[in-house]
Amino acid sequence: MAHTGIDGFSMPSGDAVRRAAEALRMLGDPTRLNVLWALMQGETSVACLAELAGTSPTAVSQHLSKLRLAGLVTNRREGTFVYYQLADPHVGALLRQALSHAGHPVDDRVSEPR
Amino acid sequence: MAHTGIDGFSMPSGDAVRRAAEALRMLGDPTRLNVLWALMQGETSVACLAELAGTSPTAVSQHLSKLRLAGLVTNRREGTFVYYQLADPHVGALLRQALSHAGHPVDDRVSEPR
DNA sequence: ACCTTATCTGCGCAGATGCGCAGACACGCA
DNA sequence: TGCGTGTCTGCGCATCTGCGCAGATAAGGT
Repeated sequence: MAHTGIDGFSMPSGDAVRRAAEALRMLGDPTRLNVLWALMQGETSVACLAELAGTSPTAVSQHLSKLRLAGLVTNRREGTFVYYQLADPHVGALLRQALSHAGHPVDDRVSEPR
Repeated sequence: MAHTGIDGFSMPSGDAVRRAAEALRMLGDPTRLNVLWALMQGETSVACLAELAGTSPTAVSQHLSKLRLAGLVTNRREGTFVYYQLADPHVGALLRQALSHAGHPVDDRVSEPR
């Protein structure tokens, strides 16, 4: 039963899984998803992100804190403003894929192109 | 609300975001990540997935229930066994990207934690 | 019919999560 | 120095989440 790789298939290391899960869980929240998507246009301040995401600056700040801790975003201070940006273009790619997938809801019904 | 950019930038619809977040949250759990990864080798039964993921069949069944509800997997009954498979190859692509990203440690050893 | 195997489902609990609130902190300006 | 603005953080609460447990359900073999 326990097949480990006779066919070349193998489970990833527990640590890689844990890190990937953490990153994905960070993306698994509507507010954070909005924030990250907004960050794809470039560096943005907290208040601006809050407006774009349609929520409070406090909530955004807390989310950004988690995202920074998870290594998904970096920040840069300029005066009283703090500008955030995506730490890794891969994150942007994941966002695009996920939202594209959401845009193509899986048809449970067969629809033939005609 | 949403700013529709002059530069072509625009926030995605709240519904698309919610669906994408739901899908990503489904991927944001180590057990489910293991299960889904195991499913990339093809159709697999619940007990087998449990062994591959290193957890109990009950836990796996509950996770598969959620995944099926989220439309990420489909199931097929054969005798007393129930075989699951990925409902969408896009899911596999996301998994690969996420785990590859986890493989690359973003050597971003943080600004200052205070 | 009975038993075995494989899977599903309701229940309860410990832990995590999101967010509003209020206050603290950082920075620029007069 | 004091004030205003922008951001961060501790606290509390309502809610969600994953999992173990026990019982239910489905299908096949004797």
